[in-house]
Amino acid sequence: MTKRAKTDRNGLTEQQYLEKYNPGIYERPSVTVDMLIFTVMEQAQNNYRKLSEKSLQLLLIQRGEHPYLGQWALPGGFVSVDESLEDAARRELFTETNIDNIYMEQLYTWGEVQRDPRMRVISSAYMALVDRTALNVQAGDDADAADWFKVSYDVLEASREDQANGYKQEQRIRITLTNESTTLTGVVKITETVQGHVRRVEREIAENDGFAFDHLKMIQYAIERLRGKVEYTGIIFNLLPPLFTLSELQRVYEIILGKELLAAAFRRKIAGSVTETEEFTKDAGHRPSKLYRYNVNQDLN
Amino acid sequence: MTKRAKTDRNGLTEQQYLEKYNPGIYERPSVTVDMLIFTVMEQAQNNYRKLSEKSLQLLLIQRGEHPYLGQWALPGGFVSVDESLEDAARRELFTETNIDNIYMEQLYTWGEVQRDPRMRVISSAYMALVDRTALNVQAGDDADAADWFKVSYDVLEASREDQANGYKQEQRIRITLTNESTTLTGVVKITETVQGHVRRVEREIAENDGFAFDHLKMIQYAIERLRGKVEYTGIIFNLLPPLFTLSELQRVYEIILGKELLAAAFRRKIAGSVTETEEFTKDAGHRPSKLYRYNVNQDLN
DNA sequence: TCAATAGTGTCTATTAGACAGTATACC
DNA sequence: GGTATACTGTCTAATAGACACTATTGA
Repeated sequence: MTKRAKTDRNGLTEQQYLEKYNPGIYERPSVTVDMLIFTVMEQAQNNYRKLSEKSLQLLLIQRGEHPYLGQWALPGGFVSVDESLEDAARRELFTETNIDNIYMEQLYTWGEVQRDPRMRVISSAYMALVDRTALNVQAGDDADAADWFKVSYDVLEASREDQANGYKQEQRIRITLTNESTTLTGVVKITETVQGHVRRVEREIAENDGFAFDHLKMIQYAIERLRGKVEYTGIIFNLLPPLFTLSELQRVYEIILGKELLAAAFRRKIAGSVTETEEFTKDAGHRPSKLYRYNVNQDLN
Repeated sequence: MTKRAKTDRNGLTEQQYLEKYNPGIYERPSVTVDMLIFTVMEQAQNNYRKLSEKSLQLLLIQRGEHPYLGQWALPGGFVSVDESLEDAARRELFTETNIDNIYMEQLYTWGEVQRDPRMRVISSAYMALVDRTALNVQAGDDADAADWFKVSYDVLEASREDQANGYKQEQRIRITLTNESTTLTGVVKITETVQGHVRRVEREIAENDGFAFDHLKMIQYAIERLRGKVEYTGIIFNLLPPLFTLSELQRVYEIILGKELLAAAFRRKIAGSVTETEEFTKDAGHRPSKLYRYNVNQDLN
């Protein structure tokens, strides 16, 4: 008698059980995926000598329907019963960017009851990182008004309150997204409560001007994660073209981490994860820079 | 006219739209939570001088019904439409441990189509860490046969295959869970594919003796995450009683990381995150050890 | 007294931070 | 030639690894 031929208390084998199985009529939540698609873009400079400035950009879609009509939301959609979460995320990603084979990872699943005023929706957020030079098709040419927004992330204040056997710490983070015509802004309040040795973190939207649903929270969370992972993985190379200069790489680190780095230390640190090529930049208005590629065979540290 | 009084293409305000909204009859997946509840237990030694050995333990439940009748699964259950994901996880956690206020974090959401032979089920896994001394009620006294299993985690082999423009790396990890009467074992194959700069990681169950569903994958993932987070957060203190010795703390690090640490360096490293007390261990059969508590006001690094 | 663990001191190797200094194309 | 960036050398401070050494209890 094999394992699968075991019978349950009703004398049914697994096969018999499954044939009779009725999934029931319990009310079920809808499940969606929301995509945080980041890229790095550069703005041309007026001074021919200066390097073009870079900025982190996020793709948003303006809602043409209720709820949150007119506000901006992350691209996303429902997960059908016969597709995996990841397939749904890839489908959405392809719909928006027209490219396949993009770096993507699951971020977090949001499951509050009142996230969506229409009905119960649980949403898995996925973060994708795209090399701008690979984006052949501009967002915004499908029915939705999709556009890239420049991301800015500022820690406003952090307060701390000691309590019996622990403390409570609040942090406010202002997130501002801008494109040519629109500025969206909001504040996420992050509360960290420590009681004994139990630590709990809560995120709350404290201010919101233009973001649909709880998407501002997702954006804040994604940037936080991106900042963290950039330090101990090679995730950042997904935002860069195959060949890049070390200065370029450093800039991208800087805009993600929100702080300046020293070139000498930076170069030492990433030396192991890049390989130099024989190529150089040209027409730079200053000393040319050697081009490197991601040394895929070696991780950071 | 306020933002919310905007009307859509049918001339409806948001309120009117929501009143008429019909969620439709699309087939929806079921959503569950699965709990990875870890603790650290000690086995008494026969030599009065020796310290008791510690081990990492995971709570499992033996299935009394199809599918996977007789096999062991993570505790978990369905998320109802009127409770948040986190509430569902806390409910399950309380059901199993009878304690509230336990450290818990969302790990990952598994969304393959065929995860459950009965129907489409999407499951969010949550990891909880419990201090064994706080566990007043033994698992196993409810209807289910729940029990703690000692966890062992071994990297079997890692192979690498270079490919055009990237590589493919395979790693096999054997996970063995044992309690007094049962040994469960299995192998998870982790495939990391790098193509250009797109990195993709897949987990697959290569061998499975006794684990229900895809829970072996979840267990492997949880341990991997636990190992990672132990290095840069204070998460480990959730596994320890309020007062502990530095040797104890070091042992817990060692069993989680699966390697030995040097005492001197270890003490220097964690010095900032613990505070010494005036208390000592007693009747140890050797030099007593000072007791410390988690210095909640200061993080690692 | 001695087994077993607790805890410290110090040398060395490695790495991060700071900053000055040199190198180089292109207008 | 001068500007803006590319890239390197080196001093210093901080940290991790290694390991020997001292300290302390209870049977």
